[in-house]
Amino acid sequence: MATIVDVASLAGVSTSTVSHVLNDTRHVEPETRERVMSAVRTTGYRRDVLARSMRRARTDSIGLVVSDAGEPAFADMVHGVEEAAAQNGLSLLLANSAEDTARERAAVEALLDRRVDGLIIARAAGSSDGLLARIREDKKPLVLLDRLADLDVDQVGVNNQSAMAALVEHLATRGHQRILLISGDLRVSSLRERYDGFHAAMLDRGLEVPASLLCEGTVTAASTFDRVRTLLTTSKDRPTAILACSTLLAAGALGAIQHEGLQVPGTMAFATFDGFTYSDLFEPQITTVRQPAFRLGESAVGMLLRRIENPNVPTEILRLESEIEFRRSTE
Amino acid sequence: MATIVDVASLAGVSTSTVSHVLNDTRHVEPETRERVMSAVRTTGYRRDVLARSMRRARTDSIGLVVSDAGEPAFADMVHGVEEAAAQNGLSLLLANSAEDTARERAAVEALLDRRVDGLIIARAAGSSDGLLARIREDKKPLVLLDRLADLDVDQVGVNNQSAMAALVEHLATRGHQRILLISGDLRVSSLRERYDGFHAAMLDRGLEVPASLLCEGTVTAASTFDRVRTLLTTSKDRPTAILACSTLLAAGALGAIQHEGLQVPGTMAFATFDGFTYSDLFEPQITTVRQPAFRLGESAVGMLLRRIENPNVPTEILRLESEIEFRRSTE
DNA sequence: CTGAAAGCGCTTACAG
DNA sequence: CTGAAAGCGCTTACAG
Repeated sequence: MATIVDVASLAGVSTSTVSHVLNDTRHVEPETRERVMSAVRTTGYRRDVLARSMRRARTDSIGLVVSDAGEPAFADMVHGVEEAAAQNGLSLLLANSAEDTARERAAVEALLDRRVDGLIIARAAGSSDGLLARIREDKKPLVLLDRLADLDVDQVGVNNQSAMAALVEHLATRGHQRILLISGDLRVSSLRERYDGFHAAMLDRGLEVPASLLCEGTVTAASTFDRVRTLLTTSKDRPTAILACSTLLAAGALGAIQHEGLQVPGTMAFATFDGFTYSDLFEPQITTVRQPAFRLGESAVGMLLRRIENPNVPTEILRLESEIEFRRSTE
Repeated sequence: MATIVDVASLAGVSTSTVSHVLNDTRHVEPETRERVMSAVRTTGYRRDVLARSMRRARTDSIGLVVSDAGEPAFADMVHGVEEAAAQNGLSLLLANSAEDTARERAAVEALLDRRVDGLIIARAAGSSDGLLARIREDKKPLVLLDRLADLDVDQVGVNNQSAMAALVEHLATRGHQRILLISGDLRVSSLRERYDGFHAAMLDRGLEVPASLLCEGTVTAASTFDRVRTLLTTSKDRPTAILACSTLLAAGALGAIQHEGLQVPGTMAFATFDGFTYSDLFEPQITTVRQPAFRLGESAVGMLLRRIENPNVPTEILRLESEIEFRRSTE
């Protein structure tokens, strides 16, 4: 492996000059520059990124920690981050916390150790603010993705409240009064926002939300399946509509609905956040709040870059709008 | 940021000793070691991974290049790789070629520049063997994922031929003679294997495969939709079954089937490779060849690690078995 | 059992 | 316009 010293001696110049030619960081006589470039070519020299990063304060890499790499929405966000990073000449270091705060902590430490230029995090359920303090301690640029916080940090997510309001309005207009909300883990801010949005929207319409129409805290499809089945079989005031706040929750709920032999939308209306890919090809056709997940990832990179360029710009909080795909499940 | 020098002077020892304590690489008196560890704690010292990597020949990171981060199967593979990497204390550098050989090339160069300890690649359609030669030139451990090659390189994929044979057998047994194969880009080895497997299986049964029952080379859902529609409306010997070789192709084909008002499985049987997530919750219930994508990713890391540990072990080619989920679409 | 010192491959003031 | 040299923060023979 050729080093800068090999190139310098072959070109008959100093390593300073080679470095300056490569980085275009000071004027070099055209003739000298050509000698250097030709030496680079004949030696097949490639700059050592590690050595370079050690001298500069930059590694040209960013870290991404997602909370659940399995969910389609997160897969799309990762995709968007990767795309935008590549476009900007940044390498992407990917880690998955799997909703485990200890793993999340370890991932963040590993990324900080690698001196990434910045971090993008979709925090795990129950993630503490201490983690963010740790990152701030290192003065590392940070963007919160999808799961936001009431903190002075750059963040990008979607407008969950308004999407939920639109969904409730859609159902209420069609006469649904008893709507079962499957909200998942309320420590997750996006789920909490959907939950709060639901209550606000129901209140607006003077609709009640009895405990028997709330399914909170389940975190797997299987446990959701069980809980929904129980709710459907025991409650005497059965809901006329079910609303799931994530793909996973929707999967559990749909399973329960089918198991109980209910028809969507015949005997039960149904809608979900995030939902399933290519769902317009399948029955039941499910009304879905679709996040712009790919763009969320892209935007996170943009915000991070802006913060890296200038650490002192004011904090930005970006809320993209989700689109609601209305389908037959709520007709 | 504290350095090893700070720790050494605080503990009253040499940097050698600090290094040896940290790496547990030579005996140090318990009392000395304790002084060092306490100095580490009070300074908040963290070893600089970059400087360390520069001295050692390892970065404890691996690179992954996937050809289509959008497909669910690849998302699962990424997930599996990430999981296994984390388990082994490796950081993951992720890049997406988006089926573009120029981007793939750039991604590989970027990863090599970062001195990853090894590479895992699901090659883009039309990727040249020159790329692999380039990696070999750097003596960089390499594992081919999903899309294999007839080369002396470690690789892990699935057994496409036998899965296809089982699928054809399943259909033939049910009386299907005219089966439309939607094979996609045949430069992709996994798709080529499915294509070849189809022809072999049909030949085995003495079934013909006229050109009117082959849909090759489409690479988007939209173009597949168009081609399949044309085939369905123009051919007088309409197929009784359609077989798609990837999720994307299945999406296009299903759209065409619905557009033509055909019933699955009533007027048209249907099966696909890879398929859709949670598809057992939806109609039509589609017979699907399901790759163990997550395990594929995990295995790739295992093979890479083995190669990194010992560059001279013989080449290994691993074929995992796919499972076929038989459903009503082929009844 | 431990330390002084070279060296990994760069970048960047400093000097001319 | 260019070079000699220090230094980034480690690891690792070499020496005692």
